[in-house]
Amino acid sequence: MSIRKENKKKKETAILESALTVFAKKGYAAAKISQIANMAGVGKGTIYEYHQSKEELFFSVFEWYVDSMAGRSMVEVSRLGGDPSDRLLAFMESVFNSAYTQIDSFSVFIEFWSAAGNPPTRDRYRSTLLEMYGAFSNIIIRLIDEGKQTGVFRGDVDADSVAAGLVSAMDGMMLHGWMDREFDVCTASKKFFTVLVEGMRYPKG
Amino acid sequence: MSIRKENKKKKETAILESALTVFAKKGYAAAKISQIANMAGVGKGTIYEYHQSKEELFFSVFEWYVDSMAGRSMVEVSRLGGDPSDRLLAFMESVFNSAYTQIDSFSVFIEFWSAAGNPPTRDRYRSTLLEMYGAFSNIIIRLIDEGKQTGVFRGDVDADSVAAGLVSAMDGMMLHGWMDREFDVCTASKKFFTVLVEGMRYPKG
DNA sequence: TCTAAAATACCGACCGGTCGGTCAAAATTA
DNA sequence: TAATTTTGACCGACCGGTCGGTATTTTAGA
Repeated sequence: MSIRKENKKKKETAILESALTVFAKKGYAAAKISQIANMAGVGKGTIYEYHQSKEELFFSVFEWYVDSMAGRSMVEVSRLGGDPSDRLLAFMESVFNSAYTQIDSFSVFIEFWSAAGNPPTRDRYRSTLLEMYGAFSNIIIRLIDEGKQTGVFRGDVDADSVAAGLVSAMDGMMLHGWMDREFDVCTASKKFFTVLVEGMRYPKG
Repeated sequence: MSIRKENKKKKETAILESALTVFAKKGYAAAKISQIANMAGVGKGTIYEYHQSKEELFFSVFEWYVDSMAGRSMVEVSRLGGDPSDRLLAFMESVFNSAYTQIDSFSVFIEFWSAAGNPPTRDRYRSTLLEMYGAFSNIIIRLIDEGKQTGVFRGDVDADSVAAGLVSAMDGMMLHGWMDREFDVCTASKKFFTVLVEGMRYPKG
């Protein structure tokens, strides 16, 4: 690869990383292009070589971040031992902890949600986000179904609803952990998920 | 009360209501004072008779909305029958449905969260918000404790964690319901909460 | 009760700062 | 030297906040 291409690649990521940081710290509206450029060690004009507009830049950051996050979290699933209930718990814990290590940049998600909920930007963001949530959901559903077949979980459990609830609960707990740093979300969420999984078990007797 | 005072009161609420709507629809940054004034049937300058700045206006909306929401949700608790597990479920359902009727203005919460998480505005918003969450949490904790004493719930359940989880889960589910209107959150959350409560019961046998 | 003056509420044209986006010149590479 | 990339001074749309002036209500004096 030529020197030029190499530099471009480097600047590309430098810009995305800086943009992520600034968007996370200030929020979309208050984030200044000049500050992003500054942090990336690049002139303001250069940003516009790579991205058409602020909105486009933000969208790129969005896709890039969601991709990397999904990639980071998904890996673990297959190599987990134990019965489905153990694996489900292990999965939840691993995803949660993985996300929690990035708690400082969690606030961009608030901006992502906002973009995914409001009409002008909704469509672009929704599909990607729902896809991500769907991926998590599917893993959970598969584990629950497996648990049903193994006889660990009750047959009348609605896997879809529980999965949706778990995914939502993860978001909610991350959010609360972000707002209140003194609150030990990791421990709380682990206990919460344990109770939830317990609730899917066959009543012994 | 004099005509002047009456008019002031009316305009006061008209401004708050319009501000809520506009902040919800556009988000804090994109919301224009002129539009809020317009919608309230008031000149822009009038807004500044009632609120020192845009930020102050937003904070007033915040306090006003959280108060009204807490008031609306809390009433129901005492007059609920059945054993603690039934009452817990009924409480969750009632709070959730009450919140869900206002789903269109839910997006202001995204702005509230943002304000409560980021340093410049954090302190003002945090206490009010944590107070609200704490109030919900306490009700849940009390119900769980009661359930433990009645022998409905296991003694080893960590009420604090479960309560924190439930409150977070509510936020998360509202959020997902807001983002994806096709998703039937009400049903899903009900089923989810049922499983959760089931998980606190003594294993029969 | 009527009137005039004082007090209050309201308004929107205007001001000034801000920031996304542009482009001509500078710098870098080939 | 030519081609390409980078740059940051500059532009102008935009919007929060101000303020002088107007309208309306209240008060006071006769």
